[in-house]
Amino acid sequence: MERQILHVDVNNAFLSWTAIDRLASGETLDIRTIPAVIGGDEASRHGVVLAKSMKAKEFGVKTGEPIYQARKKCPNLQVFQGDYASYQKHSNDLYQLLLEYTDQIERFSVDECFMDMTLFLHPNEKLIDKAYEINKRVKEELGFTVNIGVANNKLLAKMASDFKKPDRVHTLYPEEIKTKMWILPISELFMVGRKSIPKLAQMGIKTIEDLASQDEKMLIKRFGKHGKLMWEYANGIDQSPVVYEPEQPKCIGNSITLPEDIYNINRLNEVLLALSEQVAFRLRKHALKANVVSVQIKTKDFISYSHQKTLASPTNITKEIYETSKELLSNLHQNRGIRLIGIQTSKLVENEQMQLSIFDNTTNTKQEKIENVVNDLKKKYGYEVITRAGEMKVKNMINIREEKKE
DNA sequence: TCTGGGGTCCTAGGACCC
DNA sequence: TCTGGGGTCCTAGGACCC
Repeated sequence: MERQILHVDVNNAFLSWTAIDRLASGETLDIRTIPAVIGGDEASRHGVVLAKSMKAKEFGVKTGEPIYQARKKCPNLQVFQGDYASYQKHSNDLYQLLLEYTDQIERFSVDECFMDMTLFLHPNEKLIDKAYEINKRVKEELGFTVNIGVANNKLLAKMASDFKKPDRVHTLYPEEIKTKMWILPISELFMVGRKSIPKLAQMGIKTIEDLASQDEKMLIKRFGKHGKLMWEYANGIDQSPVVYEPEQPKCIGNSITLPEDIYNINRLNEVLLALSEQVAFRLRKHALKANVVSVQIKTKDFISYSHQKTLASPTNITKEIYETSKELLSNLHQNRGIRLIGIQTSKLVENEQMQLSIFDNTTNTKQEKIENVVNDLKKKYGYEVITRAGEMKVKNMINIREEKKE
């Protein structure tokens, strides 16, 4: 039986949502109607474009590029800060509305959902009519627009939602692949990125049709598993299910671009403490422990390095993550000017409460108990309530963003 | 005032074991 | 005392996504 899949994509999500928030708070200017972007703070070197208005797009402004560069293309560009708590709320509103149609919804990101409608369409209902209905309801009830892709698998639904924007519904059924998808440049294909485009171009592959008509074995030889994936996607092949049960994260990390290059390892260690605190807090919130801690740095010349360590036993304790990351950094640092520093934890395992009570009198467990108390307070009163003295200093120093909620 | 931050998945090479 | 081969785990780096 053919699957009935929708992909719902919020148009210019961050910008649209900020536009709505501003209008709701009494502002009269709708920033969707002017050349505008949502971007980070340039003074602290977070200045990239996170979302753009259609007007800004007309000037060639691209998501991910430095605001500095975008302003050169578009001198009148207006820049607004993002509000991630608000974005999460709008995302939840959308999800609640979509739940009225199916409970098989995969939240692919804050502004994208896949919906499996296969079991939720009555015999006399058509998928595309549902798509138009959802499109209309979101606009009327939530105040922003979405593109919806209609297809028999996730890949084709996603490709379809990426066709002409905004506020559109597109189908991409097998018989339409040739006329709607194969004509596109390979750069438009999901999972063909910055590095693959020139390699494929060198092989004479420019369009998705070029890629689709290659020998699959040859692509596998050249690109490994990724070659197989690209070939299948070019041919519209994708069996992956809509994963609607929320899954535990496989890694948890925090990183920060520092407002200026730092050479002093003691200052870097202070940042590591703040990052450790956040990472450990999030691990505990998910009831997870990490087996591997890794530290990543990016030097002032934009080269990344990382070191990792497998722990003797998994942890979600700030102090352990901090001590491990400090050790990793000391092997990595070598007096380089550091632009970005981050901690990632991986090989996560469920935190079994039983295990705690068995080893009740170990130092770790005492420490865990303390941190659980801190944890509860944070959950109740918000992240900012309880912070270490050292961390406050770091916060002032590096001006960590307010956004701590998920 | 040039270049964010959160992820997932894959690969290659080395250590180690049988 | 001239050197196989398979398997697993670990590590560093990289591609890609939003």
